[in-house]
Amino acid sequence: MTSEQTARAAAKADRRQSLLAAAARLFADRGFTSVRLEDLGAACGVSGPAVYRHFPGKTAVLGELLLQVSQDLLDGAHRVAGSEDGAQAALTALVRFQTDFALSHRDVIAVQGREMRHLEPDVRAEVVRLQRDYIEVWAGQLELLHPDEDHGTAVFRTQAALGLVNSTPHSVRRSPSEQRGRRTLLEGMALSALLAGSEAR
Amino acid sequence: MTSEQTARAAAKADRRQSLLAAAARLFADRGFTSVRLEDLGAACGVSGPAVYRHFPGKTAVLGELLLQVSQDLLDGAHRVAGSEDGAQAALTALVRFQTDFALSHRDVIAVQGREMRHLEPDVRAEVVRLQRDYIEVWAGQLELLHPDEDHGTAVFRTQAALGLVNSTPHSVRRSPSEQRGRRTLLEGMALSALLAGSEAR
DNA sequence: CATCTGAGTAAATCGTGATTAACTGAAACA
DNA sequence: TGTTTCAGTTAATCACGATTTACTCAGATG
Repeated sequence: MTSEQTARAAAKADRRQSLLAAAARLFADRGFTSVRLEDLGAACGVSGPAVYRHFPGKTAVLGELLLQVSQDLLDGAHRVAGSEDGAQAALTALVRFQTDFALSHRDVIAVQGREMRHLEPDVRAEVVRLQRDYIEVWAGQLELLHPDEDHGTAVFRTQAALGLVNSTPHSVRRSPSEQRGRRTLLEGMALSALLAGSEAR
Repeated sequence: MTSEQTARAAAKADRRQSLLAAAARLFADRGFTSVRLEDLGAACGVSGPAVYRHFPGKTAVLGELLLQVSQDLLDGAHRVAGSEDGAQAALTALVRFQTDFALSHRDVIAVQGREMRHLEPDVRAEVVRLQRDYIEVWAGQLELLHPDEDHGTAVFRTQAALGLVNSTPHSVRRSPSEQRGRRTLLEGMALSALLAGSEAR
């Protein structure tokens, strides 16, 4: 009942996901405004106005996309940070988490960093809130490592570190073996930046 | 002759600069496609099609803007790196330079990171070339500090560090006194990331 | 002073692309 | 099986915004 409730409903769910996936790639490659609703449909075998059967409009597609990433990231951060003890360990895990995410979801990360302005105000507000909370998870741990610095500074450090990690979508693709090396290096750089100027470790 | 050659020519030059400055701010705030040529004109007291008296079109404005930043950055990097001796000192100077630039030209940095795709192919190619060369200046110094790493890795490190430094335009504005602290912290983080994993220093 | 030049302007063009309307056919349902 | 429902389709709408066109007019130019 839950697994096949109407072949039709299942097909619809698939198409919806398909559309979101295509949107991520297209928006990342050409930019939100340059992607026509027709392009999006075409990428999924259907053409044009069919998208309206799944979303109220182009902006809503972007909204769903960004709400989903933001929520996934926040959930992941809570999970990851919660399962480690010690600020240093937590931060290391957070860095690893963000790095994995950025490397495996280049498109969405790129879109998140560039197309926020096209969201409807209320959706944007929600996405911003989720991002803020995500940053707070990092900042909370950072404050434990930098007792002398204030909250704003911890947030600032986090934003900078995220900027570093998220810069990879811009980089050229590489072979999976090289990816591994890059991932490690990236984590090292991010952690190094987060701890810079602290006498810890 | 060079300083006042026709009040008219001077006025034109002023307007041109005025347009470029307005474009930087507008493109950064609303995004290239969301800015109407009329908005751009309005921002300079003239309205609409007047822009065509200074640029062949909207895209050309963006082109000029990005070519100019890219060139300024490259020139600055050569100058700065050339006046220091020792890779460590050169990198420190490069970091300081990029940080100052990013903090004082938030708009352009944001535009450079987001609107490249709207450039005409030939202009984009040129901008990409300039950016590549800019990165090479950094990478060249990095290779001296990380003799065990290859060129690609040095480039990767540079891109990550630039991502970190350039993340500031996203951050909230602060009072000038706080700016100073942020600037220092940012430089420390960037340098720390660039040197991460190296035994140097 | 008589022209000429070029920045500006307002009033058309012209394309493009998001929505919407009117239908169609297959799947879900009573 | 007869009726709904609804994903999709194609053919209109409808706005909006980049260029163009046709004129102005004040500042060079001779």
